[in-house]
Amino acid sequence: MGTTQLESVQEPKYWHLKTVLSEALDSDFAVGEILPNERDLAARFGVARATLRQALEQLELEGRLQRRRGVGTTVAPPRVGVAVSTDQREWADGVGGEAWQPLDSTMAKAPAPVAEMLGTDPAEPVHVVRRIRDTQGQAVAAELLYVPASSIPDLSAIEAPSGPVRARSVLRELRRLGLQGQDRSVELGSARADDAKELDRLPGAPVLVVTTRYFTVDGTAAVSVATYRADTCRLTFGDSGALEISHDEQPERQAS
Amino acid sequence: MGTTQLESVQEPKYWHLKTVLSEALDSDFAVGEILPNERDLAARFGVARATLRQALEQLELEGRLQRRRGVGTTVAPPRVGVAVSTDQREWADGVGGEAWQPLDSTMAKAPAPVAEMLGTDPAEPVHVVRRIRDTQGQAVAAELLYVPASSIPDLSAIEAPSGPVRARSVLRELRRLGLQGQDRSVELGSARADDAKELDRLPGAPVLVVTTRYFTVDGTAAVSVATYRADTCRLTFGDSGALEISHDEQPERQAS
DNA sequence: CAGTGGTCTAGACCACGCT
DNA sequence: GCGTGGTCTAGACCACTGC
Repeated sequence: MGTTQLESVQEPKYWHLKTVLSEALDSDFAVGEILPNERDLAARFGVARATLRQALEQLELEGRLQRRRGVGTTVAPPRVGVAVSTDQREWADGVGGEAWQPLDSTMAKAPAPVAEMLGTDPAEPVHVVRRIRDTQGQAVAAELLYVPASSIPDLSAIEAPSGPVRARSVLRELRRLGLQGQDRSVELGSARADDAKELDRLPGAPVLVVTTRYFTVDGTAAVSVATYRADTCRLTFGDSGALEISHDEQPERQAS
Repeated sequence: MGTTQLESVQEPKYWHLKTVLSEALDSDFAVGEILPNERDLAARFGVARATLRQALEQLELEGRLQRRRGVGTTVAPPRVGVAVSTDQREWADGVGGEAWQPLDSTMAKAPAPVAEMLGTDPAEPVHVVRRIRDTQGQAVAAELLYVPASSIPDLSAIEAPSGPVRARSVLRELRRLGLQGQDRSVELGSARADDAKELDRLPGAPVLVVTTRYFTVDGTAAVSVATYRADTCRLTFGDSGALEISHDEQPERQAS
């Protein structure tokens, strides 16, 4: 024994720091409690502030900490589970405190990848509905919903030139289409400036981008791009419950 | 006129840099092409290397770049869509190149949160199956599957003391239970050292953590914690109806 | 071995929230 | 105005890859 090869791989300081801090958070701090400031913490651990910050950044990414310029660093509550609905009845008016809140609706050109999903000409304007999702008084997601004009044939149904009223009328027309299904993907992104503002984060903050395609029998009726705060959200999918018809034969295939 | 308030909000250098680089990637570089090294790039843009790195980190987070120590920085291909299966037949042997590959199975204590989901005593060992998921020759996910001993009553079915053979036998027994449904959540995390190694990333790399709970009529039969490379993966959920039409996908452009 | 990205330092100044 | 986190600099050394 003696000089067994312990610590053959020396882990980086910030990684070790993160571990130490993480354990301290578990044992010595309560949710919402504020930590000492970065300069003090760095001095206490005998590292440069940049190194300390690297550890804090990781902990914030994992949802353990919350940092705010001009205020300080606090211990974050556990991530909230946010349901990403599987059924298509999600366009109801968000009167309850837990739902989407329509902000505005305009006509604008969709970004190229969205236009492609919609199957529309990228140069042709579509309805763009902006919504915010609140959970427990906190904004957790910002969404842009793209709806081709062709999905809403009845122009007279659009009630206002702008604002929440117009947004609500677009959503109402959408609800009448009779959706056949949806298609969803989740990926990591960084918040655009406008989304960051709505989410009370700095531009570039990590977000989970949920892209949903809504189908009718005629094709794609709308595309939604929702950005969720990655630091505070855990997206939940309710696939459980009644699992189709399990007594009959299941389709033998595996989508790629 | 004259001094109109242009640039009232000066964006950070790294943010502007990121935008410039992003546009350059679109127009002047092909997928797989290697960029100049960080010191040269920093000099070219007249910034410190740390600042340049901040921009590169963001672009890597968004899946635009791929950096490898000792090698260089390359232009990343568009993110691969990885299907997170909705049906429960996902424990089939991964003979195809696109599936899970069982590595090993041991008995160990489950982490506290997992034990809670399983409804077992945290001190009681459970089966822990380790699997890797490959897509197009690249490891995209590493998984730990926790199975309470009570879910596998027939001990004689476990064929080997360790290794892939044992893992496969645990999975086989699991398949015979008749699942009733599942429950899934997705959140952002950072790769543990062991996962990072499997995924060919550095520890702390951003990952999408997919936690799945598998139900039988008796309760929770197993819990899976899968970590997907956030830089290269786009998780897809097939909630849609029938149409799985594969009009070949084009690169997704992300927020900037 | 040379060249790459990864880590670390010790400063400085800035933008923001409070009081 | 003061204290906070956010940005930025100009260095240094380390760990890894490939020749």
